[in-house]
Amino acid sequence: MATTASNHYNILTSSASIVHSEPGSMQQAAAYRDAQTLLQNDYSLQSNSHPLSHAHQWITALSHGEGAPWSSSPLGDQDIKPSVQGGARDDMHNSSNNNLQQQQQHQPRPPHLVHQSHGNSHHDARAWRTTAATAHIPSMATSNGQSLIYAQPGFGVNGLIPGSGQGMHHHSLRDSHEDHHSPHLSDHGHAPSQHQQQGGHHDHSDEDTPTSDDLEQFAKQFKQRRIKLGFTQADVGLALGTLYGNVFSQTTICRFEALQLSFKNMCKLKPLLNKWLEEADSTSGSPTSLDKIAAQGRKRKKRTSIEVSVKGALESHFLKCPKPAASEITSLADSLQLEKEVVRVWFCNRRQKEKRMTPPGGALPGTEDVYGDTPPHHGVQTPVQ
DNA sequence: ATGCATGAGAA
DNA sequence: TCTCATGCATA
Repeated sequence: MATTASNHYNILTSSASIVHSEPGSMQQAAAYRDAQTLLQNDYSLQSNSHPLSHAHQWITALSHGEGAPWSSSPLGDQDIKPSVQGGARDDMHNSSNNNLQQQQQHQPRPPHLVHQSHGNSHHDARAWRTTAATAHIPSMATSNGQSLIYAQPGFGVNGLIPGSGQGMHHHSLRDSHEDHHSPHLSDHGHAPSQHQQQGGHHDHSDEDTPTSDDLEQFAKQFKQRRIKLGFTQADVGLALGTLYGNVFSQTTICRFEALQLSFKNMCKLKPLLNKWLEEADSTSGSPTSLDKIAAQGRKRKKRTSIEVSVKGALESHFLKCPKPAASEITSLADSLQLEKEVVRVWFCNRRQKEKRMTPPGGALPGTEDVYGDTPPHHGVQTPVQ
């Protein structure tokens, strides 16, 4: 049916034997690739076939062990914790399976970039890059020095950062979804204002909450340098893990460069990427070559391929109702002959996508576009690429 | 580069 | 449950 049958479930059973290369071998992109390849071969086996469309079945047993080193600190100190979940989603390697091609080398994007602004009923984290305004918000730098604060783009003004009063919010990770619907940030004051809370100086690449502008510039520069140095997005992701214990996938690096992450997320990643850049640049090799391999046993459902016609139907429903109730999802799934879970996830992803899709014009201040209010005009996305 | 998926955390 | 951060698997 819908699944792209090719290789059924994959079981990760890799033994530890990967990454390694030499300490501080940032320049040798090849080393990383090598490791990837290795890993990849290792874990891509298929056990049995399951043409069925059962829903949950994947993920059966796994060993939750949280063996990842980085997972040890729940919070309290560092934040960034890329993947600590179930116990084994930390795999790194990925990238091309077989053919492939693009290790990305597109040129920097045109200056227009993505303007984003969105004003949702609840503040989302992305509204940055509003068309033009660049208001400075009073900011609060974290005393941590880590700069995790997330500035609330769009509504930051009211929402403010939780840590301001305390001196340091220990939030880390993705904890605070800026999502807390705080009563105070109702809908009046959030103009499309920007976030930015530094007080005027820019430049600081790390520390302080960067402005969306900073992020944009950084992302662009990062990409160029990365390419010049000869690294792929995957290399960087791996290197980050090797150097700092936080592995990121090619996907994440890609999205970072394309500014397709939330403001908060961008802020979180920037310091890391910046460090990597410095390292790579200075060529100085830091002897930090830990390799974290790991990842064992984890099954992931095969990606369901939704047929175009079905997609169209989903789109239609999405336009009408972006947030269908469970019962509605069920009936929809039924009529489309899809698993409910698939439909549910589809909506979730659709909503997420909507959010990161950069609205061209912009933000309408005062216009709270709640779902349903403003029809999502998909189709116009970031011209990246 | 992106579609579908997973999972932690907040509502 | 949804949101959000992330990423495997894919096109």
